[in-house]
Amino acid sequence: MPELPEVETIRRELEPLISGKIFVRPVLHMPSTIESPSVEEFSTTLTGRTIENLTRRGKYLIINLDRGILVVHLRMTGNLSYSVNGQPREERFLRVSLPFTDESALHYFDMRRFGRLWLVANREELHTKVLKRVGPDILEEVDLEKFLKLLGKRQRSKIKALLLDQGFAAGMGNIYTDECLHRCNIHPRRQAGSLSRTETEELYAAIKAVLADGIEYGGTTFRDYRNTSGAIGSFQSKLAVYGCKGEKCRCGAKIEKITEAGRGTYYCPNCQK
DNA sequence: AGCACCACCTGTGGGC
DNA sequence: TGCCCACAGGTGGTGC
Repeated sequence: MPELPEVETIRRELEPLISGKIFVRPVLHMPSTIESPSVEEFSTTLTGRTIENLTRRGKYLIINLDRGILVVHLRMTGNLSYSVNGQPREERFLRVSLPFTDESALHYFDMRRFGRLWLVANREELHTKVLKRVGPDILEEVDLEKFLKLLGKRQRSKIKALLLDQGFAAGMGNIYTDECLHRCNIHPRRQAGSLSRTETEELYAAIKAVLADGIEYGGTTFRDYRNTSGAIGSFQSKLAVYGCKGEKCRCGAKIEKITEAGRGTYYCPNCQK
């Protein structure tokens, strides 16, 4: 479900709502949502902690506490909902409830149960236990020079697979990758090493632009994505290729759907070379 | 290194 | 019209 723009939207909405709040003991409706530590240690350690601020790395939401760090990954269908009176908007798919001392609460819902929460002691553990294989944030930590350098190490990868690889750089998902490659007219099956300098610069610019647009529109709701208050994003109305099989591209050609990197991949066979 | 495939889950919509 | 199964904003593991 959520890619970088959706997680960033949630981060921006949530930060002013929950900064300064103090956790009371969590309610784990589905204990396996907690990846680590043990459910008992998670509950005990989180209780009494104060939220300082919220950051993000790729698709990971990082909730920094006065002692320790709470990390959330929503995977496909996870979503976070803040409730002033502490009541969840519904019981269905409710996996974890994180109540605060002021009676408000943060609720984690997840239909497909892929999402996970972690509680780590410090930055060191954040990187060794959670972000072990996660590359630099594509929006915040990769300038053009670094992008060129990273690409240089992965010349043989197909560009779609590479952009989806969170170890290469973190944040791009299936929707924004397709939109990005369409914007810069690059075929999803091109090998990274085949891109000219100009194409690489255009790709970099397209990544930045499509992610910025996604954030500006509050993310994309293709099926399930909801922001913190349960509202949908609006970037889906701006999608040029994703989910548009058979529809006309701006050039007039029909958008096609193929499988690449194991994912449904939409592109324009006329524009993208 | 890179890639294809499966597993993890539940719901649903496209196609027959 | 109804039913069914391929497929879904992700990732980790395996094996070639």
